[in-house]
Amino acid sequence: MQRSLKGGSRSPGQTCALSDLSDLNTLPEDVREALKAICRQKSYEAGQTIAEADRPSDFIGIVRDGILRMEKTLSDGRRHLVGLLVEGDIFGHVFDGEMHFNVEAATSVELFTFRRGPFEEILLRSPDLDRLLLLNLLNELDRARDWMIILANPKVRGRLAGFLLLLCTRFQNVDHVTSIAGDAIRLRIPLSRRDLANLLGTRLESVSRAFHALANDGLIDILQPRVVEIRDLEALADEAGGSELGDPASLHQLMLAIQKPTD
Amino acid sequence: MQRSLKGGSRSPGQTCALSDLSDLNTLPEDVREALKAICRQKSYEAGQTIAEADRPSDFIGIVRDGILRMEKTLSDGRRHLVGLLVEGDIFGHVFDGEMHFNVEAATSVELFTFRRGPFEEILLRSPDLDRLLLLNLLNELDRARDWMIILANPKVRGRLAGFLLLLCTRFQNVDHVTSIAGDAIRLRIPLSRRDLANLLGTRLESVSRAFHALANDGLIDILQPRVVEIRDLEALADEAGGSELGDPASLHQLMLAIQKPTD
DNA sequence: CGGTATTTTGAGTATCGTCAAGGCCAGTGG
DNA sequence: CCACTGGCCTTGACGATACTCAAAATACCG
Repeated sequence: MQRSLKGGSRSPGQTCALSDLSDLNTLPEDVREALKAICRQKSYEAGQTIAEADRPSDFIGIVRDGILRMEKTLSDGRRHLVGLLVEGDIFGHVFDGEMHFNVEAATSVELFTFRRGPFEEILLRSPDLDRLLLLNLLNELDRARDWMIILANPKVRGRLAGFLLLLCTRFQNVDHVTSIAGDAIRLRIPLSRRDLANLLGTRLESVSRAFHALANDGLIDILQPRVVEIRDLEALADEAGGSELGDPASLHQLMLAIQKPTD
Repeated sequence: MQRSLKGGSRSPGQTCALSDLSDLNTLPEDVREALKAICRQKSYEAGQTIAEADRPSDFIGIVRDGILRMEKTLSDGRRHLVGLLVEGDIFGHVFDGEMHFNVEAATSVELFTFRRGPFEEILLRSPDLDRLLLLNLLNELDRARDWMIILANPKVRGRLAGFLLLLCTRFQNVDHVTSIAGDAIRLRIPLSRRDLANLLGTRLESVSRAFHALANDGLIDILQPRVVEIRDLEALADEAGGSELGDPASLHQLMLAIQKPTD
């Protein structure tokens, strides 16, 4: 039994450091102030449930730090990952929308939360905030499609390669997922093998084998089960069936970044 | 070489029957009129390209009839389906967004189109239209996640079953995809085996085999390659790994609808 | 140090990808 | 009218991959 969902520890009296999130700084001063006034900061630990599907969760959340899993619970009890949320991502349906998935902490997490009523009130008066939400949605949609492409790879190795690539590109500068280690990229994988198997549409044993297959071929090094280093980014992109995750450009940029690590 | 993208045949002088789309009828009178004033209706035939990725397509489209494919072109030339568009769906990025996929006609298609500039002008003055777009996005996001779950099924049979189920639930009342045939649901599949293979992350031979495997076990009947009848909806849902596509409720409703077909 | 969860490895079988051939259908041109 | 063509779908055979069940090894936590 998981630790249940009785909310994280709050720091209610404290004003939220909303300015930590660069996206929000594009908003006009008054909107930022209004948001700050109704903001609560919460912390959750890995494994905690933050919001449940189809339940009127009644708050909007913005991730300040850490990684969240979105997962659907299927009628037969199994669960499927449908995406990850990272710093700056917004979740919780605005307006009448329901969420059809649970949100759980994959790592320890810090959130900014807003009660829905007041939030929507601000939203109605601020086209900029509205725009921000729209862009957030578009971004999520793009990411969901990236997942689709990764999942559409016929081989497990390819899907895993795609996943690692996604971690490299979409999650650079995020949390402590990516870091440079000499001439390689070091990745902290925020998911267990079981979760990865669910995400990638396979079994945990196959995930494990795929990891070691990639390692044997010199594409990656496995330092710990959840810590790997990318040794051959190009070969990895090749394995994933092209580099079409986000931009091919961002991959190239990434490779350049490695070549001169400390500047 | 496909037929290229020089637009479909237009009916410019004609006013568009926007009221055919029920979603739009929720909009206030004046907004509907404004939209009608800048609307163009276009027709495309199966196979035509309607909009290209990363090209400022400069128009917003609403599907009036038919089915569109959204597909990403990968750097190595292969193409991957990332979703379908049906009656009422809106596409083309508003504001600064780029589309990262092509849009092509899967069947013959009728569209309403709006040039981006005037459309955004109306959008800025109408929160209702804005809301409509938002809901459309949320809906697409949900659908993308449904695809993810289907794709996450380890076996091809299961993925195909999930796809057929999706057709039954999400696409009822759409075009001529679904119809009732006695005690079964008849499906017109709007995709070739090749497209289906891309979508489901496998090869066309495997898709073919999966179809006939389901037929051998009595779950479906194959009338023509692209026309099948669902014989055992429950077993199909089981094969797909639960019925968690959209609502379990909608499946149940579907089964009831079959049991008394003509009322 | 022991206990639990996670990860890895192994062996056997089912499934799938791959290559190759053949069938079906619609359209074309003799 | 018929042979020819090309696109699409099906079928077969075989090797590669992945799923399954089982057990061992490792990491994690108190």
